[in-house]
Amino acid sequence: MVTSSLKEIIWQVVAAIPYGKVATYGQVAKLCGFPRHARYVGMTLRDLPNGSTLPWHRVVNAKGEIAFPRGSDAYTRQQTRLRAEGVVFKHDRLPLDLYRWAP
DNA sequence: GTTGTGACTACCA
DNA sequence: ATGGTAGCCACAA
Repeated sequence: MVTSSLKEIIWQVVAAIPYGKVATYGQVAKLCGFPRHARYVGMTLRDLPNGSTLPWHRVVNAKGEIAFPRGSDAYTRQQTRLRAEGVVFKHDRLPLDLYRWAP
């Protein structure tokens, strides 16, 4: 069976993001082979079950910020998870160096 | 089939 | 730098 849905590919790519690094939605989509599907990446992560082991928190938007509204629950949760991995926020933003991981 | 939506991005004033 | 707008495309109703 070769049901390879976009969801599954996205899951794999997100799962491949190294500890302590991050990727943008657009980059994840591109790595999947679908450069214009940044939004679908977000949709897919949103549908994740609660206890998923997928490191969804390592995915941020193109500005290097968390995609949720600042101060929201989801925002805080993601930021906490990232900090736990040693990721440092500067002015609510992530340094671009973190995006440079070899696929 | 059409319409509205979104954890996005690029472009422009 | 900051805010608004248009483009994007899979999905749900």
